[in-house]
Amino acid sequence: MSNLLANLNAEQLAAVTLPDEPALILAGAGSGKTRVLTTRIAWLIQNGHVSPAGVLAVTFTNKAAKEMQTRLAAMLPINTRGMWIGTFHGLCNRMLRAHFRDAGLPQTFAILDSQDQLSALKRLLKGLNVDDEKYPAKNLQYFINNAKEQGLRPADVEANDDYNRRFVDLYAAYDEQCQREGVVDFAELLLRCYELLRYNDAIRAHYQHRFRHILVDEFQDTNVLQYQWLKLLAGYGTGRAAAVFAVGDDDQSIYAFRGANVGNMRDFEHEFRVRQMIKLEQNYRSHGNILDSANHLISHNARRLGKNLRTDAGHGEPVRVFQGGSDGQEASWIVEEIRDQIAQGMSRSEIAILYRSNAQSRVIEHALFSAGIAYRVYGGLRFFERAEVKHALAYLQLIENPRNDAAFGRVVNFPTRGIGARSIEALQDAARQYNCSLSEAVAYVPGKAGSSLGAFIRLIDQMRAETRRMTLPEMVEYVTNTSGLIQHYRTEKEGQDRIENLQELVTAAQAFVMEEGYGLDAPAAVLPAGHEGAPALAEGDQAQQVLDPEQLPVVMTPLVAFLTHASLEAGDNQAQAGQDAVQMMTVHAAKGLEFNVVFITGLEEGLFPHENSAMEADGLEEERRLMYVAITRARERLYLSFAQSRVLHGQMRYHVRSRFFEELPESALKWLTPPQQAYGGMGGGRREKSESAWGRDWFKRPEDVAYTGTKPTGGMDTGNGYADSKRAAETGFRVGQGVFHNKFGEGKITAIEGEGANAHAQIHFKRHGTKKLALGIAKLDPID
DNA sequence: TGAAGGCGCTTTTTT
DNA sequence: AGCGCCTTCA
Repeated sequence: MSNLLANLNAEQLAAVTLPDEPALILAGAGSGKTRVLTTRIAWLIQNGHVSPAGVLAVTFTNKAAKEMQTRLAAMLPINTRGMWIGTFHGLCNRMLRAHFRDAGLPQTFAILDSQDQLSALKRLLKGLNVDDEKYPAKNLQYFINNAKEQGLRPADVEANDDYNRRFVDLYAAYDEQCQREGVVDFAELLLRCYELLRYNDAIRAHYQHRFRHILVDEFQDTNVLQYQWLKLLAGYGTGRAAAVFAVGDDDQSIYAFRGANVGNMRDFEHEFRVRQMIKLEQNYRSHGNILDSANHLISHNARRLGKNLRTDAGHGEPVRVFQGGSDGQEASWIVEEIRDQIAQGMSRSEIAILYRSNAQSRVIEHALFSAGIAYRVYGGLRFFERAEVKHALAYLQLIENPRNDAAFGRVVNFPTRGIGARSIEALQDAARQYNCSLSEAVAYVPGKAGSSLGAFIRLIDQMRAETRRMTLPEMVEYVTNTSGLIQHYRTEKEGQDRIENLQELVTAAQAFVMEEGYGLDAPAAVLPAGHEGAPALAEGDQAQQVLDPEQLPVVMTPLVAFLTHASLEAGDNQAQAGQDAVQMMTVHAAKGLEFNVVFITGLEEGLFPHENSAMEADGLEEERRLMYVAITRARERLYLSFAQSRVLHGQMRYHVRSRFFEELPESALKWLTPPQQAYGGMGGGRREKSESAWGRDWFKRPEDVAYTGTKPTGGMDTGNGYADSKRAAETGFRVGQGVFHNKFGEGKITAIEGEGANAHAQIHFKRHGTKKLALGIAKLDPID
């Protein structure tokens, strides 16, 4: 810890030691961004610029937050636990817990994850008898979250037609429902916290006074509300603003679809009068050819803040490019290359296969599986999202707060206890009529339904009574048993895994109470008295609390803290951790990771760049950034591949290779297969027999024919890898061909799907964008 | 109550 | 094709 600054390069050093003023750090991929962030915090503290309590550092993922905390702890002999280092949602949660009254929330509010939010909306729509064809819960969810991320309450949303007005009304009704039930969704965490700061002068003043240094990671991914929140917290415009240290990379902004606003970087630079933007351009990850490719590609984007990565490593190996006749061939080739790599001593976990969309993984998985190569697919359900775990948590939530209708609805009849749809309906009617929670409404339901429901209420009450003195792990175990969940899964054929997950939940509870410092003896439902800064929360003057930063962090009961943790941190998606396996994931999921060997697959027009991106403003640029992220994951060896045909959603599709190939430096590439076929010309192919797949005679492998050949009914006997030339013979059109349409003018066929009378072409028209037209119907003339 | 079959959707995803 | 969700039927 003696010399924090040792081994920093000049750019990093400049960033770390900037004066206490707003700063924007443009941190390229692999440029030591996290190191700069953490060293900056350590340096500020060590040199007395700020105390640990005066720092707020915010990131997007729990993983990144944890990483920051760990690294900081390694640099300074301080307790990082109490520091305000966390995710936007985590920090907002913390503030709302501390000021629950001022925020208008119950002390132990529960947090809805996206799934929970969707179910809550479905429940709402059903209750209001809304036509869910016309107003799908999914759309409403999107509408609401979008509004909240813009900082808009129902009253603030402009609706210019009846349809949108209805959405606004439903948004209002949803907020009321949440309020009644004491629950808060993810977007609400941020918006509530923003409003808390905005409308409560004392609290705002307190935090503005307290946080003198605010550090933001992945700034390019912040949304409108997050930026507003930061401005408020930093005291922007007050004349004594905190020093905001924003670190980001506009070239790696790939989350516009979920509200990220790269424009925040520009806005920040201007609004905070950033005096100098520091660029971290020295890359410590990739070899030269890989970096050249990345630089070359991204230079095709307009409106960049501007950055060029450089490396001291040599050119290294060329970037290898492979064209397959089909997705199956592409997969077989990947398997062969991976075999070679493994044979040469490469560890499987250092090999990553990236793709644009999850649907692409299946073919590759099949190939790896048949070849007996261990692999791991990222994505999918994570621990706390699993149904059985959510069920157990719902029981815990009901014990904590019987008014939580979402939890009630989830487990009132699971395991089944004779409470059918009719009973639930009667209960919901009663709840509406008396304007109360489902639990409270049970008293108003007569007859047999009423008595079964009453038994359920008694079950929950009994659980609450009997767990009163239990520790959290004991309570979790008790609940999984007494609820009948374990019993239920014993009789289910796939139940064993689920039982194991429930047992794992007990283990998770044990780990949680230890890590959070409650200890194994702490009663789950009791506020830990004497625990750092505890009791003032339950009663007492909020203002006083505000003035005493030592009373934070907020203390929750172990139970509430655990439930919060489960919502805010969904946990890993069940990794068979430890096993040396090839890593498979989407490009999005790969952001922030690095591997020795990277395959970027499915580089085809329509897939990557994805066809839907053509519909969105700046869609193509975002796809290019995605490609940039993908390329910069590789340290030593990078493979790019595409296939002429692939089965997608059960349909054979034909694609030309991605335009991104045209944006890479020829000098860095090595084509393992002739590069020109997709555009009709055959020239220019530089075969590399020695290592290329070309020499392996792919097209005669029986298992590949199934992939390559079009359906027999189509009468096409491909399987020779030249599917689209065959198509040309049949339909008169081929991918890559220029066409003229009476209405849309000149265009080029970018994909053909379906066959015979059903054949459709995706055509990119110069003046009208991409259209999908039926070849049998549209009046198309071929042009050169 | 639970199994079976039909329907529709299918880019990317953290909290 | 493959999955989740919903309805239907025994």
